[in-house]
Amino acid sequence: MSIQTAPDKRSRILEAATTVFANTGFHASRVQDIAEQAGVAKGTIYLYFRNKEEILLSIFQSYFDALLDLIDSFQQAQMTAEQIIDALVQQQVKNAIVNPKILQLLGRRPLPAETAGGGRIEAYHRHVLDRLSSFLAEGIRLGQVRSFTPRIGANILYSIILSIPQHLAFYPEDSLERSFPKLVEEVACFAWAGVRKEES
Amino acid sequence: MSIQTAPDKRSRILEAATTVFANTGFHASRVQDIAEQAGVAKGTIYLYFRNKEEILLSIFQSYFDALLDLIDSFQQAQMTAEQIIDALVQQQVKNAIVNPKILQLLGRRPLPAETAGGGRIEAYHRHVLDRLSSFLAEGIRLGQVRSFTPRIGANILYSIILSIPQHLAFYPEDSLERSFPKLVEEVACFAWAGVRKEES
Amino acid sequence: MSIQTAPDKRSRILEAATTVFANTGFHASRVQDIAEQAGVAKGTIYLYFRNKEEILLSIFQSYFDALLDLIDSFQQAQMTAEQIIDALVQQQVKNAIVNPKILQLLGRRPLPAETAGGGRIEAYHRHVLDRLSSFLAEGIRLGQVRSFTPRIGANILYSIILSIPQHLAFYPEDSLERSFPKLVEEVACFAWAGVRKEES
Amino acid sequence: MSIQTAPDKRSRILEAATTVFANTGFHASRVQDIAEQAGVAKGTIYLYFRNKEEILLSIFQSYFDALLDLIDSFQQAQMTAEQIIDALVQQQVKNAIVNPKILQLLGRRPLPAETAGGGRIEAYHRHVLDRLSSFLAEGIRLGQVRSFTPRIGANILYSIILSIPQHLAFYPEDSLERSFPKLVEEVACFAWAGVRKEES
DNA sequence: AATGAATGAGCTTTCATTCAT
DNA sequence: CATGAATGAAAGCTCATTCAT
Repeated sequence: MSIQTAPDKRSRILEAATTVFANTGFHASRVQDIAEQAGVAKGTIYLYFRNKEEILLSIFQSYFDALLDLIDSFQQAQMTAEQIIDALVQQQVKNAIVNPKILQLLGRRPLPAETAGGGRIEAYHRHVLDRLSSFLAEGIRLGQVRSFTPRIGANILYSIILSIPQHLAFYPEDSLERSFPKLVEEVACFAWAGVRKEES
Repeated sequence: MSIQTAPDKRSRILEAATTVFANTGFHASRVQDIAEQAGVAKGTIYLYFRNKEEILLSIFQSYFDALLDLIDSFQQAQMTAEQIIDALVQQQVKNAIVNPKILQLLGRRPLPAETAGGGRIEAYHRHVLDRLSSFLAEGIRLGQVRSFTPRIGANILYSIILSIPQHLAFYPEDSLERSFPKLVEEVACFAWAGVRKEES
Repeated sequence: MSIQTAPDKRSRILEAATTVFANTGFHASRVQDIAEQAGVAKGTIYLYFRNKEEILLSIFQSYFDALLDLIDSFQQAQMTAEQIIDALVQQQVKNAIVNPKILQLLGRRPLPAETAGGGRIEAYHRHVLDRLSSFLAEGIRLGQVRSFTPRIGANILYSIILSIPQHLAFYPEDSLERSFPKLVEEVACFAWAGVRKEES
Repeated sequence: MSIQTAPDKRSRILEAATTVFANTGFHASRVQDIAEQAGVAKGTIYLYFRNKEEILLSIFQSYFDALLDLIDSFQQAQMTAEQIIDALVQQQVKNAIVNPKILQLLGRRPLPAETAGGGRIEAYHRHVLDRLSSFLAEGIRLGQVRSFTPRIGANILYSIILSIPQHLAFYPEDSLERSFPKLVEEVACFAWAGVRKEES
């Protein structure tokens, strides 16, 4: 029926949900809205997701899976802490420009009490923080990184990464293509400056 | 009725709402819960607040009013950028330990579209960012601060500040009194390192 | 506001629900119907009952409470088995004429699997059966009643009682006032004949 | 696909539905459940039945057809009222032990208003009652049966029959094989005692 | 004939808000 | 001022039924 590429319905729903959630926020989004955006009936959504929350969790999951894969690739490539920071920032800026909505949605760490998905989102964040902590600890060991508490540094680094989409939402002028390298460079520079070992 | 000091009812409700919101999140909190926590009847709340959202906005307002006052005091005291960062971090860590719940609640920047209060929260964040930008611009002018785009630096700085309560939620062990100075020192050091002008 | 007697709202809802359930059956009755019948808003119902099922259970409860009270009174009055049967039949016919709808509703024993209210209805029936069994056992001991398994006799007796409203639903002509004594007499006679000890 | 005898699909569905309905009750049973139990696809069911209700009606129909056939056989065999009662009770006890679930399902007379199948079930019950009435009237004419209103006696007799599965559900110990003759004997005796003409 | 993905009407229930007392 | 019973809009979710394959 559709001449367009017809990606599987589950993806269509996820895409639609991302748009709707990002535009309206999770709570204000009605399942009906997602259905309309996806061009399917309300009931169809429940063939692919147990409930509204599962849709949100799926979105988070894809994002975090990609992020954790990226981080794993750092490890395999034996990148230095500085390279890692550069790569993370670059990736995040890129994502934030391509998918501003979803990144804004994802950047919000949940309240501990809003145990969305029984704490699954919190668990994802914790994974990322753990990996970042490891990198920093390794960097300290190798003398690339200033000596500080890794988990504190990791949290700050992570916040900086997550703030990028927020920044672009506040200052849309920085989303322009020509601003891209400058933004990446400045953010990465800031982050690295906070981390690196002073050269004596 | 109460022999105790009876702070005006509005404050009681605000305090109660802060507790309830922080424990359960805004959407999952029922007005009835707030009323019970405050020891008033549900209807009474509507004598002091137009609706549930207004309560949240009032909480935000107090927080931001205090924060902006604090920032104003920096200006009056003609503090250097480094001192400002120190003071901000110290204040935030202090608050986060005293009122962990509310700070976590407040630290979440809204989605642009969740026009809570018609964008009033966004406006508050923008105020803070503007002031921080000014400080950084001034610092650049004075040669204390590395030369970068102030609004970018301000956003990063602000994210770092806002991440503190999240950090403490993830790592409760850092909330202990004896961890306090170390946490302040490390965060401030990180932030300042990202900002300061390299000594040639 | 209302000039009529204003029985407490809970009762109004129960009465309305009885009518609606009896007319339409439990499953086909919408809460909205009950609300309309009771002249209250849908939400009001949930101030008095946890959910739709609780309404049904309340109806059952009142009926069974009255029935069990009646049965208790038999015991206190030291009535003979024959008198008890007479009284039960008479009461049931009376009720079935006054409240045909509710009695038809109540006469349906639930499927074991439809554990409405977690088996509370089944428990009520069991109570009644237990009492009837006791009476029969006592009657056997006293030589008034033929010697048979009390629980079997009790079940039959109970079925006869419960069949009365069904009978009147099938044969409305027997609901006429003048038919009343005849119906009572015939049913009681049948039941007693099945129970009594043959005079040798 | 199946090597086993493949009884026609319609029967398979009916059997499955009987199981499912009996286990869960009509309303709580999903068409999907029936399909799974029958090992067919949901859509297939609609090739054989107009809708879910039609399945239930078919089940009732088979039961009543058999019952009415049985009753017809009484007439042809010129059985006395006592023999008829004996036979009915015996058949019902037998059925109730073999198919306890379905009999419990069937034993529930519908609310007049639950016009299941537009009153078709009610019509079946009415058929049975009419036949029983005839037998009793004939028995009265022949002097075997006490003189009473046939339709009243028929209703009571029918209730007794229908109560048997309920009894067995309440007292599973009476379903044991060795209890069988006693149960039949006691129920039939009770019923016959209510009916028979007193010997002067 | 058989399938099962898709549909959407319709249900129960919640809870912010109102207002008569 | 304070109350809390009453309201009813609104939303998530189910499942009987359809129909393209």
